Amino acid sequence: MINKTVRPTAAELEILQVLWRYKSATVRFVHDKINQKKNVGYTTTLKIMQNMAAKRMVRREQNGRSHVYIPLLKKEETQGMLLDKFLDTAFGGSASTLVMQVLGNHRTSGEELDQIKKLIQKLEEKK
Amino acid sequence: MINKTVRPTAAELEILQVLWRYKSATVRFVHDKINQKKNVGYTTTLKIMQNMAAKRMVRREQNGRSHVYIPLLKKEETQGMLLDKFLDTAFGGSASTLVMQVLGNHRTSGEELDQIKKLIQKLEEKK
DNA sequence: ATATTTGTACGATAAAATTCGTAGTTTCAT
DNA sequence: ATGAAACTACGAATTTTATCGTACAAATAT
Repeated sequence: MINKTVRPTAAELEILQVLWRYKSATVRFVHDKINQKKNVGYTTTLKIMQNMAAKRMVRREQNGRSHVYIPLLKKEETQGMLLDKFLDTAFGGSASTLVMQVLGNHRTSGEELDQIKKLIQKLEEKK
Repeated sequence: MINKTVRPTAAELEILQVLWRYKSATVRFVHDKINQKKNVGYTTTLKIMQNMAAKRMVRREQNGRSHVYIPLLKKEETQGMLLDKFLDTAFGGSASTLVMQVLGNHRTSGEELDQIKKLIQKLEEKK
């Protein structure tokens, strides 16, 4: 139950997304992934990952001459925390407004809609 | 089609929430509302609102010796924009994951669930 | 008329995030 | 064994946000 108030920034989240997907990765690997989308210097990525290690968001392990980084923050926990904050600041806390917006604005596949419907059913059964 | 990339910060959003709710307001009014939740100096609120005027997020009108501020950003547009960004950085773009999280974590009333179900039906009819 | 209250303007400061240059180290190919 | 390539470390500059003190102007109360 440590680190309840760790708030990764946008740049840190970009890195975490890569680490979450691949379980662990070197700076080089993360940097290459990120540079497929935007242009940034290698040392920038390096520095941010070093900062993240200092903040205990990730763990660092020596691997030959380079380092392998492993995420310490759990994906779902982190997303949930950020969502809480975002819901509050951007939507004044109204969860349903947020849901309506996101369903309205983004193409959601039939399967995804089915999943959501099932979840709603479960929620309704609880009442 | 101006201002596609205006990104209100957390503090700015707090102010916008008040302006959106009350259509327009003075610094004093906004500041009092905000101070019901957290403690911050009057000049801080003032300064941020002045900055927002400079960035064209709000318009300012003289009213006697004080100023009335009117939001220029539309609530839904702004929320949609922030949501897009947030979805991307925090959820790697997966809208359904976000929806599942928010429905799972937050108490959502029966009425709200009904609303959401209706929206899903409409979306499904379109396919 | 004078003091108090209620405003705005403006600049300074602090903290955090981002970015990258430079230096130095290790590895590897020739 | 020497030079190039691939790393990390570190410090510095920049930018953005947030916060507030001080100064000053206008209105109001005594």
